[in-house]
Amino acid sequence: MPDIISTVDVILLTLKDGGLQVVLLEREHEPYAGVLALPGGYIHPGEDADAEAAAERVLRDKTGIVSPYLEQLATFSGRGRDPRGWSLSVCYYALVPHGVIGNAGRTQVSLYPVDAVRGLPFDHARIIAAAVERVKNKSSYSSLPVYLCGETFTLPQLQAVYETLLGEPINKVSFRRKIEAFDILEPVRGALATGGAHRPAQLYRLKPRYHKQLSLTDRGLNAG
Amino acid sequence: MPDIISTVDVILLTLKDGGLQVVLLEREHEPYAGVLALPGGYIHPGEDADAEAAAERVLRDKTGIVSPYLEQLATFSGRGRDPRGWSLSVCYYALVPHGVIGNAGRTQVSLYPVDAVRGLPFDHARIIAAAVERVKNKSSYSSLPVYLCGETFTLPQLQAVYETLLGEPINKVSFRRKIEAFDILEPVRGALATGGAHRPAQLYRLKPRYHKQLSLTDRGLNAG
DNA sequence: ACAATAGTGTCTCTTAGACAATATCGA
DNA sequence: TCGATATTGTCTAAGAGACACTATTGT
Repeated sequence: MPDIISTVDVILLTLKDGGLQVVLLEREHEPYAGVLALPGGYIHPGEDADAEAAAERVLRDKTGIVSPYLEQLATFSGRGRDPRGWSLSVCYYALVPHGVIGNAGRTQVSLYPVDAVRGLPFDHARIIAAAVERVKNKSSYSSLPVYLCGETFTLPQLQAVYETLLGEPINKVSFRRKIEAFDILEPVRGALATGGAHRPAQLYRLKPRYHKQLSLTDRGLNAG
Repeated sequence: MPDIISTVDVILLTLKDGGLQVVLLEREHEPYAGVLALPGGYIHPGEDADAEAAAERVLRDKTGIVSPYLEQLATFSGRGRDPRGWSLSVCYYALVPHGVIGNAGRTQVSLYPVDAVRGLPFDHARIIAAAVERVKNKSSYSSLPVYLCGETFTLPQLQAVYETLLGEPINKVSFRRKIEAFDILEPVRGALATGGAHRPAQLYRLKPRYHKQLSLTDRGLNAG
C-alpha cells in the first residue's frame, strides 16, 4: 500500500476591519516553501493523542495561540491535492478575538480577508471556503460568534458581529430576546464609557459554564 | 514517524420496526475477526480518488449497496482506538430505505437497532452515536429523511418517518406546509390503495433535481 | 351506512419585527 | 441643552399549532 500523507490544518478565523479574516503563514518546507498557506503539519502519532491534539499542537507551535473554540471541520483527501502523493488532512477551525493574534516566535502571523485570499496551495482555498460557510451557517442559530468577541463586550457589539457574519441587519429587539434566551451571558458591573458621546452600553461576559459550549436555537437569529 | 492506520467506516442507517437501525458486518480479519462492526476498510491510495470514493467502494463491496446519500460524518482518530496502533478513520453515513438491504455475496448483512448495539469493537459505538445524533439533528430542519423512504411514498408515511426520528409528534398541517415549502416532491398519478379501509393517500416522489440535494428550513419542522 | 385515515379550511396563540419612548453619556 | 446611542415597552403581522370539517376508500 502506498503511503498516505496524514496532516492536520487549522483555519484560524477572526473578525477584523468589518469582515472575517484568516491566519496564513509562510510555509517553511517544500512543497510550496515560502508560500502563504494555512497553519498545518504532519500528525505525530508518538506525540499527539488524536488529530485534535495535533491541531492544537500545530496551532500553538506556529501561532502561539490556544483557542478556546476548536472544532473539526471536515477531512479533505485525495490523490490530487498534494504533489507529494495521496494525502489526507483533518481540518479544524478556530475562532478568536483578533486582539490575541500577534507574532509568535520566528513565524510571521498575518491576517487576510477570507474573500481576498488568492494563490493558496493545495486545496486550502476550498478548505477556507468550507470553514467560512460553516461559521456563517452556525452563526445563524447558535452562540458561536461570542468567541470572536473579547473577554467582555456589549450587546450592540455582539449584534454587529452577528450582522457581519450573516451579512444582513438584525432586528435589535429580536436579537436581544434571542441572546437572552440563550442565557449564556452575565452583565459585568461597570458600563462601557470609552469612545461614546452617548449612553454607555452594559458590558457582558460569557457565563463560566459556557466557555466551551455553544447554545443553540431552533428558530434562527434572523429568519430574514 | 510511526505509521498511521488510515481507514474509512460507513454508518449505513435505515428505518425499520419503528426505529433507526444500523448495518453491522462480521469482521473478516483481525483484530476482532468475527465480531460485528461497522463496514470499513483501508483506504487504497492506488484505487480510491479520495476518502469518499473509498467509503463508496467499501460500502459497495461489503453490502452491495450504492447509496444516493452519503455524507462525511467526521474523522475519528487517536492512539487508543485500534490495538494495532495510532489509527484514523474517516467516517461517512448513508441513509437508505430498508428495502434495498439484502445479503450481498458472502457477507451477512444484518440490521441492528441503534439503541441496542452492544460490544462493538474500536470506538464504533461512539461513531454510531454521532451519526444518529447528526441524522436526528439534520432531520429537524431538512429534507434528509426522504432518503429513508422508498422511491415513492405518501405524506403520512413521510410524517411518520420524521416523527420517529424526532421522537415526538408533528402537527399535520404544519408538516404539510413545511414539506410544501421545500418544494422537492411531486405527486405520482395513482393513489395508495393497499391496506387501507379508508381514503387512499397520494403518492409522491422526489423531484429528479433533488435526488442528491437536501432542502433546508430556518425554522425547524417541529419547534416543540 | 360505518369505520378509518387522507386532506383542507380556519381560528388562535406565539413570537419576530416595527416603532417609538425613555435613559444616559459627552460636548 | 443637544446629539448620539443604549435600553425597554408595546403594537402588528406572520406563521405554527389546534381543531374540526370534508373526502374517499373497504367492509
